[in-house]
Amino acid sequence: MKRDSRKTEIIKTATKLFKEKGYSAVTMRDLATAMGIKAASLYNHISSKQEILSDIIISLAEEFTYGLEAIKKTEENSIEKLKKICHLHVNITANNPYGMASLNNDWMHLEDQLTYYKKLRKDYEEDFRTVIEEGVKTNLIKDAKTDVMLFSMLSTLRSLYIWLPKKEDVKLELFADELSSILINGINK
Amino acid sequence: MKRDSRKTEIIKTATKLFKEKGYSAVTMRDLATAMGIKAASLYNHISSKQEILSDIIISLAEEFTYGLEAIKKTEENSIEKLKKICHLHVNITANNPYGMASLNNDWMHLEDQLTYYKKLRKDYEEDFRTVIEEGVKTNLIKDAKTDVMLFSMLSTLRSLYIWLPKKEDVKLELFADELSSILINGINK
DNA sequence: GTCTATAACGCGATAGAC
DNA sequence: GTCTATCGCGTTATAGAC
Repeated sequence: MKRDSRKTEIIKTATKLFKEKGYSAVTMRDLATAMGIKAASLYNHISSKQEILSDIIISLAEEFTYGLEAIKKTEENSIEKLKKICHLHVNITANNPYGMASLNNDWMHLEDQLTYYKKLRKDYEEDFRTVIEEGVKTNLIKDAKTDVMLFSMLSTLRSLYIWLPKKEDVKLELFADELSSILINGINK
Repeated sequence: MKRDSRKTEIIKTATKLFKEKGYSAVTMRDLATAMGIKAASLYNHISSKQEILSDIIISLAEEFTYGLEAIKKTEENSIEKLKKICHLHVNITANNPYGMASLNNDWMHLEDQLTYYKKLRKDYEEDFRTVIEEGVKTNLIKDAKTDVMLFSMLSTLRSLYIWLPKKEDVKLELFADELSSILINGINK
């Protein structure tokens, strides 16, 4: 915890810069300047720019995977599971909104970990889809195109990082309830 | 039409590359190689890398502005207007899915046109919000948080570029109907 | 742990030959 | 309209002083 504090600080600063300009547009000099040191000094703590990106993205992607795994195991019905998934996204995003920008926009710049990341994402989407399909089978969810429902929910949840930071005073649990209600019940009166 | 063909071709190729790796990660050498010429030769047709980005983003942003302007003028009720907005997004995205990636992810790399782009986007969001607020007033739309409804719909519509190209056989009008139905009525049975 | 200095290379863009 | 050659600068990364 104490040993890593400098590296953690670098990753934290990088996460913020990556969110503003994207991974490719941020130089090691930008990062060093933001830290108040020289670019060369960064390499005493990290091995490459690429390692920073991996750290940010993989840890977040794994958080989603573990979170969904826990929800899958519960005995709740599909609608309740979907509500819990909304809360999962709201909570993870609120804890790391900058990192979510990299997860969404810079994953293609991963190198060593690209295949692993793609597998995590694919598995996540498949598990999400399974929850929806179960809801259709048990007559809780409309028998509409599963694809379209999955796309609509996931797009909204994945965009939270753009929107949540602007609402700093928002009560997270309350907001997640409102959001899941709109995703599930629509806006129609 | 004939005069511009080479420039158009460059922009088309760049749009595809920008979508895959992002504006900053694409070099003029990458673009030249994809065109089968040398980087220096690009400058006979375009004045800078920046100009390419502006062309892609501003033309799309203006398409959305004009489209929404036309919808605002109709006499339809709010729900019908929202359906038309869904169709607008589906149609523009289907015609230029690669360009939509730049619009969503690379707008911050605009220079001269950044302020203009931000104005277009802000106005668009405000007009969208007004349609929802009218629906609340006329009792067609739930009296929930307008913010959350706007965010949810707009996030989904702005993510279409990721999802639409994977469904090439999709009937666009039919898909837009399904999508707007789910956004408006939810997935709950 | 940070510094200076530097290596080795790639970047956007330009000049001028053909 | 495309080329070669080149400019000035930025890039990741390393070596060695303090």
